[in-house]
Amino acid sequence: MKIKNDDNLDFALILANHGVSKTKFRIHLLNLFYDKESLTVKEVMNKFSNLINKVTIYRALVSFEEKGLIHKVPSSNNLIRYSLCNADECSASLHKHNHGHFICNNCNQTFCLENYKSPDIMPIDGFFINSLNLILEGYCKDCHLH
Amino acid sequence: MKIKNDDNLDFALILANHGVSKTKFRIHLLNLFYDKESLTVKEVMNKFSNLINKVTIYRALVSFEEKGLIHKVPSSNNLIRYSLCNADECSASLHKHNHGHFICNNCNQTFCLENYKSPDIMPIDGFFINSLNLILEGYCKDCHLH
DNA sequence: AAAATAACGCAATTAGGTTGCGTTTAGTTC
DNA sequence: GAACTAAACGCAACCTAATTGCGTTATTTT
Ligand SMILES: [Mn+2]
Ligand SMILES: [Mn+2]
Ligand SMILES: [Zn+2]
Ligand SMILES: [Zn+2]
Repeated sequence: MKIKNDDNLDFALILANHGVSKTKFRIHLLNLFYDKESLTVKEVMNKFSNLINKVTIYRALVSFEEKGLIHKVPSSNNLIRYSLCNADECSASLHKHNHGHFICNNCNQTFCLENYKSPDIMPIDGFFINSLNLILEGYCKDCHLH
Repeated sequence: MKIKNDDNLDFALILANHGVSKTKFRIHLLNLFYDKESLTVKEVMNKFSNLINKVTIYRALVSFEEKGLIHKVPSSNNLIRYSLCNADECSASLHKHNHGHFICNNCNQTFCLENYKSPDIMPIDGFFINSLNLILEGYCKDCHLH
């Protein structure tokens, strides 16, 4: 279940609580993550009509990640993709969602699959687990036919 | 359970059965996939001591993928990574493993996690599912302590 | 064996991501 | 609220994985 931004959230406060500078851009960027299941740099650029420098976007995303606001989502499409951390299941160093995600091979959109349940994290000796992701890929409704 | 190449497999025959040209390089490349859980282009290049042109490797991997011999493994490290298709669970258009895979964020090695079970594939209406992957990321035994 | 088809290697190109540095903005101290 | 410090920003240049074009070589088909 994703928190939507129409819950009247104070994004500046959330940034402050995570030790992230609350610039206009970063407040707006955090807002975007509450609207979209996941975002790539390209998608963020488009949302800002290419007015924000890509380097600024890259650095903001790294900063958000370091401060535990977002995490990477693995994919086969060779693009860095980020998703909002889930307060229930993500900690600063261990990220997971209890459900799977579907990534479209054509339009790159992501969809939550609430009825695909992720297994619980079990320690593996010697290994340090950072994240668990259940990833389905294919074609979404829009891209299904051609 | 992974088939090992010491089972005396005829790689040329496997290629032929999948409609892939059996060049010396491609026979050797297929052999590699029976040894290693997954491979990137860089890893393949190293295995061949950089004697094979990278374009040749890229095209061979695409060809193997199109013919249903290998499939991509999603990851967060922005590298195209391929793994041998599993005769039991992979078809030409639908790829999965019954177990999870661990990818090291440092050395990029992949490990099978036999006791992490993937959920079964359930159709989602409107969506065309190509693959299901359970991906764990973090640091492996070698890279755990910096 | 000859013809047709596909793989190969090289060079050039594309595209996602990164780095350095001077400037601007935000956070802090007085 | 002005002065100071630290971080974010934008630009240009750079890095590297991946792709494309094309002439050559190897494989497959007849
Ligand atoms: Mn997270
Ligand atoms: Mn497969
Ligand atoms: Zn789509
Ligand atoms: Zn490692």
